[in-house]
This record gives sequence, structure tokens and C-alpha cells, in this order.
Amino acid sequence: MPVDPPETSYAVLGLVDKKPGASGHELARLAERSLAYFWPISRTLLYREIRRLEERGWVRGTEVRQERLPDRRSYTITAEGARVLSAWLERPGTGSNQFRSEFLLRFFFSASMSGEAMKELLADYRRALHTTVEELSAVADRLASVPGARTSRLAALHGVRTAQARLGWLDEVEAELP
Amino acid sequence: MPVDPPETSYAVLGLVDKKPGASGHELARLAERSLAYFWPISRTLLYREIRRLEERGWVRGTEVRQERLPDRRSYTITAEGARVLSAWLERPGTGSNQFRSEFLLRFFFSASMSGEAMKELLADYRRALHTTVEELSAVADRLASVPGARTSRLAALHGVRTAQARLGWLDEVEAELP
DNA sequence: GTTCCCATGTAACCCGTTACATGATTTT
DNA sequence: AAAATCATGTAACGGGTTACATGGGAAC
Repeated sequence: MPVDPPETSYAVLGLVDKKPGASGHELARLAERSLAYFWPISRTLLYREIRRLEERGWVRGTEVRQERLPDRRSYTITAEGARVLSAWLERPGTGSNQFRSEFLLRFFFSASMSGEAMKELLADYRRALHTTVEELSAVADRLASVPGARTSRLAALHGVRTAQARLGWLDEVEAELP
Repeated sequence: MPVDPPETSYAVLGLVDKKPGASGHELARLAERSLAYFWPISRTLLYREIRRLEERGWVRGTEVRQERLPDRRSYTITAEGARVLSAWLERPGTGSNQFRSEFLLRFFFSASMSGEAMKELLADYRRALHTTVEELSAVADRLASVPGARTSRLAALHGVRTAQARLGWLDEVEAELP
């Protein structure tokens, strides 16, 4: 275990804090519906992080026997975990944004591409952006009527605005290309 | 060496193709000025990739003795490398976009943040976006007068439009928050 | 005399992904 | 009979980062 936990640890800690008593399975589903758009955490990684949080004493897990369903481990944040989470939130971040776009990589080298491949490249990107706009708009709309979900809704809106701007960029590009 | 090369291999291959005869050092600088915004490649990683491209026979490196400056290795794409690069460009991509925003992660959990920390979080983000807009606008402007740099210029513009949209989002957020 | 540029690497680390594994219960 | 849901993991891999290393020439 590294001395300095990765940001993902705080992400999972935050999830446990947000949904006390949740199981790994439930946290994974929550992550998939929320964090996934700006901080993806695969199921396997999430289980590993939970284990580490428990080792550090930031969350406590208790075995819960269930009748029909398989047994589950239920997690709650500890007092120390809450302190650590709060300290992380107050501390200014590094502002790191990692962004890797396969589309832009191909587009950057597209000079020697055939016209057909170029058209497909742009069309695929447009489709993907369109899907994003629809998905995230739906999320934002749903969250509009959920109390206490303001930042979640705004985070979704961040994705919507980003995708919309890129659709606009695509229009600019297609107007310019032959 | 894995059977299937990572996208970064093609990125470096593309760079060698774009700038024949360049050294690792030069390629690293080129990557820093161009790819870095949407496909960052650290210097160390780039040197490793070049070596692998050479092992695969996609680029050929020749030692160049220099007088005043240290010796350098100059790289050129091979016929097979050109075929592979072209095939990669024609082949439809997976459309993968990896995006991880430390800002959004903190923002998502900002419910329990102090007002001060919240203000700082937003201010930092605004500053970073502002810097991006200025940097990339300058790049795009410069490339406007460079022949054959259309896609490079448009790639920069993609970043500008994205950052502008996020600044607009910040306005929305600040209008809504107390 | 310190700092910047050229130039190329090695070593260690670890975060995150993918594939594999198991098994009961409920729904279609 | 098949597929989805609940539930939790292990193992292997590798892409990418960071720190460390060296050394000459030029510029300030």
C-alpha cells in the first residue's frame, strides 16, 4: 500500500460516506451511475480500494447474513475516515485533468486518410457525442427533482455542455472540410 | 512486448511519419507542443515506444555523430511502418475517450465543503480553463498561417471550444449557488 | 558560476483493465 | 432453459508516471 493514497481512494471513501451501509456491489453500481462519467472506477478496482480503506481504518465493514440473497459486507465510514475525507475536500487539489481522446489522435493524423474513413471518423464521433448529450441530459433531468442532488445534477450538466460544444465544433469542421 | 500495440505506439509512429529524421528529443518536444493536449506522452514513455517501433521494424534509426552537440539517433518510418500506420488510420477506432477530472470529483462531493473551499475550487477551475483557452487560441492562431496544418489547428480549436463551454458552465453554476 | 538546452536512457512503482471463477435466486 | 441480479473476489498484465543518472556546450 502506497504512503499517499490515489485520488480513487478518496472517491470510494466519498461514496461510502454518501451511502452508508452499502455493500461493494451497491457502491459499484452507484459509481457506475455517477462517477463513471468523470472518474470511472471498475468493479475490481473498487473492491480493492474498499479493502485498502478498511486496512487504513477509514471505513468499517461488517458481515451481513442474508436469507435469500448471498451474504454481503456492509461498509460505513469511521470517525477517522470522515476527518480524512473532510481534509481532502478542504485541501486545494492539483487540478489534474487527464484526457485522452482516440478521436483527436486519429483526427490529428488524418491528413493521409481516405475521404471515406474521414467521413466515418467524424460521423462516429458525432454519434458518440449525441449519445452522451442524451444520456447526461436524462440524468440531469431526473436529478432536478431529487432533493440534495444539486452538485450531481450540475456535474451531469458539465458533461452535457462539453458534448454540445464539441458537436458545435464538428459543425465548424464539416463546414470547412471539402 | 504485447501482441497488440497500444494506441500510443501509433501516435509515435505518426509523429515519426510527420517529422522524418527527427531524434527522440525532437519528437518529445513535438509531442509536447501538439499531442500533449489530447494524448499526452511523457518523455520516458516516448523513448520506450520508439525502441519498440524499431524492434517491430516500423521505424529505422540511424546514429548521427554531431560536432558540438551530443550524438543523436535519427528515425525514419519504414515501408512496413507506413503500411501499418495507414491501416490503423483506415480501421475504425473503438471511440474510447478517457477522461478523469479531479475538479469534478471534488465538486461531486462538495456538499460538505466549506464555502471558502468551494469558492476556491471554482476559482481554480476557472483559472485553469482560462489558461487553456489562451494557450490553445494562440496555437490555433499561429497554425492558421501554416500551410498543411489544418487538422492541427482544428484539434486546437476543439480544446478551445471545450474550455469555453466549461467556462459557460461555471457561469451557470455560480448563478445558481448561494 | 549557474542555468538552460541538447541528448538518451534505466529502475521502480502502481493504477487500472481484462479475464477467470463461483454460486444461489429470480425473472423471462 | 436461459438470462439477469446479487454478491465477492483472484491473477496476470501493462501502460504510464516519477525519480534518478550522465555529460557536454552555450548563454546569462
